Amino acid sequence: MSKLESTASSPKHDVFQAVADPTRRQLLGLLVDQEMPVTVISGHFPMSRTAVSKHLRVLADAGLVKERKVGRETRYRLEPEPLLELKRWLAFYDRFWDNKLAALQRYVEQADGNDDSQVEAPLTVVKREPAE
Amino acid sequence: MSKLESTASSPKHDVFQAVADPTRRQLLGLLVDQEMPVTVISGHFPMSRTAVSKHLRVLADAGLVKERKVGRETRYRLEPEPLLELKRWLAFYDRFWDNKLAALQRYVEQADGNDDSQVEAPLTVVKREPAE
DNA sequence: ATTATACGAAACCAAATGGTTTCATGTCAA
DNA sequence: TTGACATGAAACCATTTGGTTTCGTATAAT
Repeated sequence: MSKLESTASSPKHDVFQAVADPTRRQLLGLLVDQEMPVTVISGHFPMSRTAVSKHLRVLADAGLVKERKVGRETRYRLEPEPLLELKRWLAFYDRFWDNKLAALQRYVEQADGNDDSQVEAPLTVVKREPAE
Repeated sequence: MSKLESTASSPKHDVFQAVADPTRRQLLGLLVDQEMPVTVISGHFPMSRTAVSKHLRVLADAGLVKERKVGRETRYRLEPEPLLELKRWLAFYDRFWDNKLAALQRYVEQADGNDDSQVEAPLTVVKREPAE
């Protein structure tokens, strides 16, 4: 149970970088509900199909979407797993938020439907190095 | 209590983009423990002081660090608050992880000291649009 | 068989990014 | 005051990025 590294593909593209672009974040949001062929996807964006296609490739390289050929179309679907890396990285900074911010954080999490309202925990300041 | 927007500065630079660069992530990691002047900071990196300085500016523009002049030096310190935006964005995808991944997620969170081990929740698939 | 659709690859382009070196300025020390 | 230190601004450069248009190819439809 020690293998916690790269549970999915080889991340040719960085997750942090993949997610840095607003268009690509919207793409992930779109693909949350269902898989979609490229043309349908690109219909939601004010740029060419080819441009969207390239964004999809970046996301695929980061392991954030998977493609599947169906007839003449290529359907993409969300693959949220690599987001864990982001989540883990963020988790490191949890203990450096002051109480005011911790409160805001709880508010946010609750507002998003995550019912872990008793997060508080010990809050002992553990000296540790961040992942990267 | 409705104003949940931009609790800090005007984000001239995007948090997602600020955090996309590995050097800048390392910078945040460095500044976690204490505030530091530029020269000391840049001593930890294989690039010129000026380059580090520019990275610090990007972080500052995103509100992730704050600077403070002390004599002839400028000290930088971490300002983790804008990371909440990232956290909030990520939280949206929590409910789209399958059970296997949810388990891994719990493992990660626990390993990082966040004791919210009973996250499971209803897992009812709520149709909702992501933040961006 | 022919035509239309779905898509990626390629070539191209402008702008942003990440880095450099040089210079000017403010502050501390002798 | 003179010199060293700390720093940001500026100009510059190569590479990456985000977009375009054009073309080729595979599949579906008529």
